[in-house]
Amino acid sequence: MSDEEDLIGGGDLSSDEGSNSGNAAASRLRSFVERVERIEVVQKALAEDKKEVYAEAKGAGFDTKALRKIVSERKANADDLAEFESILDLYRHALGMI
Amino acid sequence: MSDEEDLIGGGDLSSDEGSNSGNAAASRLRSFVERVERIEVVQKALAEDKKEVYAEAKGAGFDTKALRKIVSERKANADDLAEFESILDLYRHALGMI
Amino acid sequence: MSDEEDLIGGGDLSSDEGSNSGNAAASRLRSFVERVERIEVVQKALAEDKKEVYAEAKGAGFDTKALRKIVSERKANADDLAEFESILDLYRHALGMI
Amino acid sequence: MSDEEDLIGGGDLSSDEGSNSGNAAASRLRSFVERVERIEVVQKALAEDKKEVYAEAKGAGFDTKALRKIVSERKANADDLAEFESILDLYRHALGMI
DNA sequence: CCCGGCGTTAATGCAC
DNA sequence: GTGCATTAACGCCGGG
Repeated sequence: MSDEEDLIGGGDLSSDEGSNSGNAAASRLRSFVERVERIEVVQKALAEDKKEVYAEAKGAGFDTKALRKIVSERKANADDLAEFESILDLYRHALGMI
Repeated sequence: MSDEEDLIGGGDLSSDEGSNSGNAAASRLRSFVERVERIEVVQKALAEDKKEVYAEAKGAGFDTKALRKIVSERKANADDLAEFESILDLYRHALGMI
Repeated sequence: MSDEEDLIGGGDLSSDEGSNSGNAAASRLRSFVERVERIEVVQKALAEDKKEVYAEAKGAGFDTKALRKIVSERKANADDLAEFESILDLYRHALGMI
Repeated sequence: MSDEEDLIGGGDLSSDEGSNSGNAAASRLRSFVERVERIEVVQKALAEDKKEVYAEAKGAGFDTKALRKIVSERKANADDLAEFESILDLYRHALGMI
């Protein structure tokens, strides 16, 4: 079993097991983990931005619950439009007509 | 700290740590776990029943995807009716009108 | 709108209600849909029961998150769990986490 | 229906469009909603990026479930994790699982 | 300041 | 084996 396969099969693995630069699989693993973590940093920042917008709206006297509802309904409407074209066929299928 | 509190605070606990019948907290823990598990047995059975209904419908020539869509829409319609009365007020709130 | 007509929330499902086959299909469809819905009523009740058990356990001082993990561990196959843990250790080593 | 009119999918939001205050409120509302939606567009893109990273890792032979757990472990506070594990062990002992 | 409710998101199981 | 539908977990938010 190669080093590459070790990460899956359960063999021993470390980032610096006496070798000079660690093995390739560990390096790739680290790369994947760090890419995910970098994305999550940005996600966290965006979540805070959104919270800030809602807080600002609340400060301006709007009902945040209602605001959230509107946003979600606009999203739902967009989704509905995208799928509306297939609904009639779907119902015909439901009746075994096609 | 009593045995009762041990389950929370991190003290040592076992179902028969030398005593004759185990302690009360362990007994209650077991009770909760088993109640959950009994419920989950029934849930699993119901999920299989539902699968069976869909399989039967499919055998009768119906499109199961369409069928599921219909069921979910009926559910959504029921929910919509339940919440529809509050939507207008919600929007008025959104506009800061009330 | 009567119950008969309220199959999908508006209008008749069958587009050719004068024919026998169309009505028969609609009738069978209705039967399947209602069977599913009856099952889902019970499923909903069971979900609430489970929530109630966890709430009760919480009221008794147990950590519900830990409780849920315990339940899931009892479900999981011991061998699978051990294998998964070995993969985790492998990754942790590769990242220098241990 | 123009973009201007399509605030919530049908009809004007403002019930008194002749007044200044109603229009102003609707305008501010629109602004908040659009700011939120712009953020959500980016959030959606980031979620897809993350999925892509995991898919790529899976393609490279890594166990994505383990990968996700690693990421979450790196996020979690070590002390909290240890405390939670001790609670788990407590419960496991109480149930005779270990 | 804690609590329960809710909305979102990840995980599991299923059908194809 | 891949995509999807359901289900459970998580974190945020508003109220008491």
